[in-house]
Amino acid sequence: MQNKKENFSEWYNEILETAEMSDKRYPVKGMNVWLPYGLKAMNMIDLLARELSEDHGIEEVRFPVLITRNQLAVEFEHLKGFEGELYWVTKGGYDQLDIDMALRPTSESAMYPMFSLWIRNHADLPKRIFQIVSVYRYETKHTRSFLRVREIHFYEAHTAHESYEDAERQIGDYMKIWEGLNRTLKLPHVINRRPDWDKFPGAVYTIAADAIMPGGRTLQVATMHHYGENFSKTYDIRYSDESGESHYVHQTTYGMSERLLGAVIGIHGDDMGLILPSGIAPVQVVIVPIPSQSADTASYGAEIMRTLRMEGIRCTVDTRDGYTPGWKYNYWEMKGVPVRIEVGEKEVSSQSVTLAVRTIKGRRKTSLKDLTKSVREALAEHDEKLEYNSGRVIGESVRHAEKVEDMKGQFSYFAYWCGNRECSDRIESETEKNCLGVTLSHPSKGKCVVCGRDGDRAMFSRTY
RNA sequence: GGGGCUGUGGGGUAGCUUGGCAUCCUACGGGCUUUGGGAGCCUGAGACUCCGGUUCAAAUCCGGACAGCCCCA
Repeated sequence: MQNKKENFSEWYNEILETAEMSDKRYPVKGMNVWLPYGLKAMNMIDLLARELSEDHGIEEVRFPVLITRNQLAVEFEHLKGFEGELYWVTKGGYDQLDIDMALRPTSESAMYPMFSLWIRNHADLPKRIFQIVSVYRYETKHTRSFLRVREIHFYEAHTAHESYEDAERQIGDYMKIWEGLNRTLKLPHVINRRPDWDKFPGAVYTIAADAIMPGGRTLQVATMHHYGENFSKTYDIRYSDESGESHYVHQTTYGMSERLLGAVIGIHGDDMGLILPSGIAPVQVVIVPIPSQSADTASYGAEIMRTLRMEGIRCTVDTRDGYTPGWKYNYWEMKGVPVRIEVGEKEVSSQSVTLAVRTIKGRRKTSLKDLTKSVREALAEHDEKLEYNSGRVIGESVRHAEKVEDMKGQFSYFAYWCGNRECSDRIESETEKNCLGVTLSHPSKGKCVVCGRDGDRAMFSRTY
């Protein structure tokens, strides 16, 4: 396996292949095949997103992939932001279509004409929906599995509210959803408010979660947008209030993608392979029976699997012939399984198991009667270790810069910034770091590192 | 957006300069023997990205397409 520190890019590509997450040999640029193991992990993330969304009153829907040219409202600034990235469907069979249709690059223009039909009065608000679908963007930059793709596995929530303030409270709910999700994913990250010139096309403002990747770069893994009335005016989404007066709704969106999985892989993995948080691991516990003449270790292992499955633990027993136990240890370590249980004749005769945690050196023995408790503890320790590592990343990879010259290393940087573009442009050109905006998760005030005027703590980094 | 590099069995590669039988490792199928940290022996199958050009002859030289990687903005 490639060395993660020395060559992250090659390590990342190799791990996707060896852990059987994704097959990048599909002959269309930027579109890879989801393999069973990778898809299972992604499905676990989606499941969390679904549960958290429903908990916050956002309901799942599914819109068609095609959008007519009319729906696109091409003169609108939002569309200008995507114009160059659209895939177009222009023929049906042998016939030229009367109206060209685009593959959705995101679903505002698909959903909002329907919002306009659905929303009539204040009792219809707030309207909160989400969907998990593929969206298509003809990305011109170099593509990279899970991190920059042309077919994006996309979670998008869309809401409509009576007032700007109601919509702003929705952004607060999104933040709770993000925090809930990250309690499982354990991604080191910073929340930033994007500069005006870098916000989502059509948004009043954009807030993003930027994950800290190895090498000090950042990866945008979640975005929340306040649209104000910008879209409702374009798509004529109005409601009548209690006095019968008509108003445009205020809208928000929240987006995430398989970048979450890319971040989990890139951040938690090591030179032995993948490391998955227990909450999204397709297999949380693997049992490796060690063949023996004197004991039926396979049956013993199968019995343990049944016990753990009864407890709701995702568990499998590896009874494959022709592979040595050592080979299986390596195989499942590569796949990032949090806990391994070894059972040989010694364990059978003493009614115990030997247990190893992916993120902790060494092994431990536990008696069969404490099995469930010990496994739960081991999973918790595994997650705690990831949490601990995550906290360390913020400390080690994000530096505080007193002046522009301090920002030229292989890190991400916090620096005070007055909010003016001339100042961030100068930082960008001198340090090759992008301005991610004022940080909301680590707020602080100070003098701009460029001009000395009053400013806020902002984040600068190279981005994926 | 600009520049560079690469494409050989499933994966990793040698061969390309100087055109002439395509190398090795790994994975895979069958058999025997093994199994407490990537076992061993025997055996089998499997490749020059695609299209066009040059040539008696192209993995090799030339052009294009597609795909992948790296650097810069």
